[in-house]
Amino acid sequence: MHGVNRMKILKQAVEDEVAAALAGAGVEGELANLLGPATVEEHGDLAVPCHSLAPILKRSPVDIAELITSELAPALSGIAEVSAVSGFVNIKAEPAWLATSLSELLLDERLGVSTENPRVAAVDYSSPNVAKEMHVGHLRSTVIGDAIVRMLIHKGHTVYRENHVGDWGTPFGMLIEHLLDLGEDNAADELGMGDLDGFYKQARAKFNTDEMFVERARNRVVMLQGGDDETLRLWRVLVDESMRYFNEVYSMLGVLLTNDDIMGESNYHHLLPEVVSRLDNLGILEDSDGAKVVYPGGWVNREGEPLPLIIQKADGGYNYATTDLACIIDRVERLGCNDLLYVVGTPQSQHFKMVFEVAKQAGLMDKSHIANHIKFGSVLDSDGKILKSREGEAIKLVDLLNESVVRAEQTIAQRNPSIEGEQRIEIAKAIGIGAVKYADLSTERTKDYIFDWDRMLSFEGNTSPYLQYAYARICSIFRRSKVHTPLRDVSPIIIEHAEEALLARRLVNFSSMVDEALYTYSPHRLCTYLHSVASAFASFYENCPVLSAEDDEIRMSRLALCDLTARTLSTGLSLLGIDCPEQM
RNA sequence: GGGCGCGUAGCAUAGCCUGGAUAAUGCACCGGCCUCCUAAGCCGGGGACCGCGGGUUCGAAUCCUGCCGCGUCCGCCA
Repeated sequence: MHGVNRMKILKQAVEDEVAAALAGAGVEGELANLLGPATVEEHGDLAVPCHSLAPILKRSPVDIAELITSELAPALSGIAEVSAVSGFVNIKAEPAWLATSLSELLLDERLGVSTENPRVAAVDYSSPNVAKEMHVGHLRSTVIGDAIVRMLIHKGHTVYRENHVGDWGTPFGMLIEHLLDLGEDNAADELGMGDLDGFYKQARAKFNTDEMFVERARNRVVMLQGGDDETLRLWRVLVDESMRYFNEVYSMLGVLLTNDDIMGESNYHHLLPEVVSRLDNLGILEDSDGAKVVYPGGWVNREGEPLPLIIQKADGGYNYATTDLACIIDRVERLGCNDLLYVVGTPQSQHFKMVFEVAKQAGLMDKSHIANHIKFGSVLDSDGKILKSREGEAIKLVDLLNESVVRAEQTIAQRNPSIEGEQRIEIAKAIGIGAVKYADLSTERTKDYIFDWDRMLSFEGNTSPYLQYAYARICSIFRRSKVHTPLRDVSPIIIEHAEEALLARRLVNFSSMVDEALYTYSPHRLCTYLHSVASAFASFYENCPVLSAEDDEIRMSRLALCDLTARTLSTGLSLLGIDCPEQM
């Protein structure tokens, strides 16, 4: 079945009558729960497959469907047409019902999207490393995490954005020493300019070849962890300059993250001994060659021995599992979170499963807490390999975004030369950045996807430019119409043509598709839906003249359809973090 | 070796959780449509033994199971 035609609104409107009709035929209880979305759009919106009833009622599915249909059809008059086809009862929304539903949506600023009992959620996403370049690997986490945050907020939840920046650990000895070698000012300039790659590589190169440097780096790590003031000050310079640069990327990308959302690894430092003592007090901490570990059970290593989660290394240092447990303590106990969401790549799946398991065993989370690893696949090139630059290095995220904007600008210059200057640049940003984000959001997130400029920037297919184009066309209609939007009270809405009906039945589904996308943390479901709306609108646009409609009533009705479509597209895209320009 | 995930037209993807009717969408391909609201579009057409084999079911792309292929992870990096 095509996932966009779920018609939950219609289901709510008819389910009592359907249950009554089934009861009339002698079907009750679990078995009566057969009403679902139709799989073939031409047959209807909803269907009751009667095949499983045959052995109980001792009649053929065809007979049963006809019996129920004759019962149900009069009851649903004015709401939906009911017909029996080869053992299915098909229910298809009537134009009058669609019209009424659209009138209600038109009055509702939220387009039918309800707010829920508020939960408190921490969303852990983006997580770049200080003094290291952001690359496409960070793109997915940042874009998907941001869309989920926006949907959660829209549904009325309290959301803590948690940017778990890599700002601590042994590499910082090396980085600080390199900072000193360059001179603070020079180094800060280099980092502030966004040349993070160069800085990190120079430091790494020295570390690999210069023994004196290695010694200095080691000492510096000790000083950093010992809380030496001057070392901490230098560390702060690295962090601040990197964050300045990351914020530029976030701004270019149009995500919600700000400095307030930074919760780097260093913030949990004080909780690490606490993690150890809590685990120790529970008696689940064990010694393994001097390291302190927990065996959550259920995992084995290559040799078939139990696989531990390492809490404290033999040298006394901590590693990431400990920090992740400290995060859980912080989010549960300080922030009062119900939901802990981690937008992190699939390769870390086992790590999170183990961490969550240990957190449960240690009582850091109870039944009221839901920890969820929102995993995602890799970005591949056209050969199916991890996307890299020509030189075989990770592609800088800024380069990628800039190229997308440049490509978009070239297309605008070519297609619509009347748009010039600053306006063209602004529109190019919306299209170029939107295309990259949409390409990332529109595929099922757990799968890898293939990065392809031509496809994502195409104005055809399931792309953001196609959706933005539909929106821009509607804006153009309203500019010419001299009618002010948003329209609120339009009556009657007239659903006569097939194209009007198709658009209407898609628009009615917005709220349930938002719910479904959020419930499964799957922004791509919202994308698929929005594309179906834009596609239905394009057919409507070709076949149903708006401004030159036969009469004023139809003209207003069609303007209302346009307005609802525009609001659905712009609200939907904004939930994904994508802008829609009024012209393109 | 073990864990996890993936395999759907030439290509790229939905659909799988929650089993239903002719497997959907886009690109590419073929054929139509601009004195008319943005043709960056629309309409029509061809193209798939849903990796392979078993099982459950009235019914399987969907659930279970075995195999094949690919990816990924498997103790002191994050």
